[in-house]
This record gives sequence, C-alpha cells and structure tokens, in this order.
Amino acid sequence: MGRKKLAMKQIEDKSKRLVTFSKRRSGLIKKANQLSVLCDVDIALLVFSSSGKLYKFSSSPDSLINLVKHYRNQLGEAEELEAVKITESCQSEIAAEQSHADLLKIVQRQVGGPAIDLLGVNDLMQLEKQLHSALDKVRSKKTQLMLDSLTALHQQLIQFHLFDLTNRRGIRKNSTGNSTRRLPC
Amino acid sequence: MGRKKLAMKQIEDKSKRLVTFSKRRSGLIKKANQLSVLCDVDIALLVFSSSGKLYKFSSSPDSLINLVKHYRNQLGEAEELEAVKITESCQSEIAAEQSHADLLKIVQRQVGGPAIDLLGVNDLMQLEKQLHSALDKVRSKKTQLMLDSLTALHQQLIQFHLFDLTNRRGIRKNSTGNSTRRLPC
DNA sequence: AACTATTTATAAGA
DNA sequence: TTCTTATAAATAGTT
Repeated sequence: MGRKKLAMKQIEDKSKRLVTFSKRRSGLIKKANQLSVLCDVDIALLVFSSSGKLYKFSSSPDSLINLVKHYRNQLGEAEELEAVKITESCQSEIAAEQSHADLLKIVQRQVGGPAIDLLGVNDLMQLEKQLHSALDKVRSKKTQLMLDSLTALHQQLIQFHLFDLTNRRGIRKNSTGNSTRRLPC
Repeated sequence: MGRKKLAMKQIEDKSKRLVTFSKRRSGLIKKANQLSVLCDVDIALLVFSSSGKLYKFSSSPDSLINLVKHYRNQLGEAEELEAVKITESCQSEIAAEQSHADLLKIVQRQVGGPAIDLLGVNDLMQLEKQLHSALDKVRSKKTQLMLDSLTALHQQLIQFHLFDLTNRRGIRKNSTGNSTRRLPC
C-alpha cells in the first residue's frame, strides 16, 4: 500500500526496513485491537524485533495466560508422540539407563529435598542448569535416544516450573478467599 | 474500511460480527505474515474466538517457544518477589509447619523415591489421595496461608500427573482420536 | 514527523 | 457463502 507495490521478501535496505517495521508494527497492533473490540475476542500478539525488543498486544490481561496454557497443551501433544517413539526404541537401550539414573538423582536431590512449593525461582534455574549439564554428559555418550528422553524430562521440569509460577500468582490474587486455582478440567 | 466507517465498539448484530471477524481475522494474519517477511522478525499471534476456536499465526516454529520463554521470564521476575513474601510469612507459621512437613515427607517418599518419570498413574492417584488427606489435616488447623501453600503443591502434583497421563496415553496407543486430557477431579 | 499517491482492506450489497 | 464494489485505511516513497 503506497507509492509502489513491495515484493514479499525481506527489505534489503536496512533503513527502509526499519521504517517499514515501525509503521507496519503499529498498524498491526492497531488492527489487532480493532478486531478484539469489534468482534469481542481475545487476542495475543507478540513481535520480537531483530534487536531483541518485544512489542506486544493483548486484549486482556489473561490472554497471555491463555496463550501459555494453549502452548502447554500443544507441547503435551507433541510429547505424546515423542513418548511413543522413545518408549518403543527404549526397550533395548539398557546402556544409557545409568545416565538417566544419574539425572534422576539430581532431580530427587533438588525436587524431593527442600519443600517443593517453596523452591525459589533461582533454585529452579539452578536445577535447570544441572539438568543441562547432565544432558551434556549423556550427549557425550552419544546415546541419542536417552538424550531425547532426558530432554522430555527436562521439559517436564520446565512445565513444573511454569506451573509453579502460575500458582504463586494465583495465591496472591485470591488471598482473601478460597484460592484454589483449578486446572482447566 | 469499506462503505461506511464503523464505530470502535462491539458489533451488535451477531451475523455481521461473524462476517467481520472472519474478514478481519484473515486480514490480520496476512498483515502479520507480511511484517514478519518484509522486516525479518519473529511474530506470534493468537486469536481466541468467542466460541473457543483458536486461530494462530507464528512466523517460525520457535516463535511460540520464544513467546512462552519471554512470558516465563516476565512472570518469573514478578513471582520471585512474591515467593519471598510467601516464604517470609510462613516463618511464623510453625504450627502448620509440622503438617506441611508431614505432607512433604509423603511427597518425598513417592516423588523422590521411584524414578519420577516412571511413576505410574495409579501411584500418582494414590499420592493425590494422600495429599488430600494431608490437606484436610491442615485445613482443620485453619491456617489459611499454609493451606494455600499446600494447595499450590497439590496442584503442582496434579500437573505432574497430567503430564504423566499424557505421555502414557500416547504410549498405550489406544487413545481414540481426540485425546482430551482431563483430570480425575 | 508530515505529506500524498497508491495500494490494500473491507462494509455493505448482490 | 462467495463475489463485487464503493469507500475507508494503511503505507511506500518523498520532503
């Protein structure tokens, strides 16, 4: 729209690209807002600029939470398929089991050790680091299969982390009444 | 844009609203795609229709992951402070702490005992029962604060359970098409 | 930041 | 629904 029709490919000139980014970004957010108002729907829009800055629009404070919930479900479905693959091929993979056990020890020490629900964000990040380190160990053994399995476990822990954070938010918001925050049953 | 200028408020006529939703939704997604291509940026866009259907666009397979990561970080910072507050106010709640400790022992015995990711569905349901029982104990002490804390813990475990179910359902392979993951609430 | 010539999106109608 | 079309909006190039 404008003096000339643009080809649908990356704008070469960096300066022009930046201007276009600025113009179209605000246009997009404007349109998102209009759609959410006119049609009364919930929208979440995130634009990650190449410089790392984030521009976002969300029609309601909850839309990002909805978004994450949705994502989590999607992840679940993906993991479901992955789990089949892992399980099927895991049957004969006994060698890697030791590494797996090592990782689980780390998890047990951390998750099963201090009060789980008092585990701080930093603790969880630390745990993530340890898991990564354990993953590296296994990677060196070139047992790709178990690596996948460990990655799945790692993601479970990330989910754990995510859910923990969401819960804490629920506790704060509902501190007056029954703060039970149910899962999407 | 069109024959008349629309007021920026919800379109009353349901039929018109639906038509507009359809047109503008596709327009918005088109624009999002253009912006991501022209300016080489990562975009995630989700539209939750009022009937619950989700329409989404993401410029790359990773953009939703980035989105969740970003969200988690944002949430993390806010929640970190909250976690400190929760922990601090728990310090003086010694009466309830014992029950809490009891509960944690149960969790440790179960979650920290067998390989976490090999914990069966029945085990998790058993664990849930025990947690409910422990919750009742604490509830009788009327320490709302710790109750919230325990509820959070309980829900973490439900989440864990949920994930486990998801994986196992995939493994068993007799999941019938639409695999809804519902909790035995 | 504005301007403005064009292109694009779309509201209403068929 | 799908298409057509008049009009409103967005925006590319310019200043």
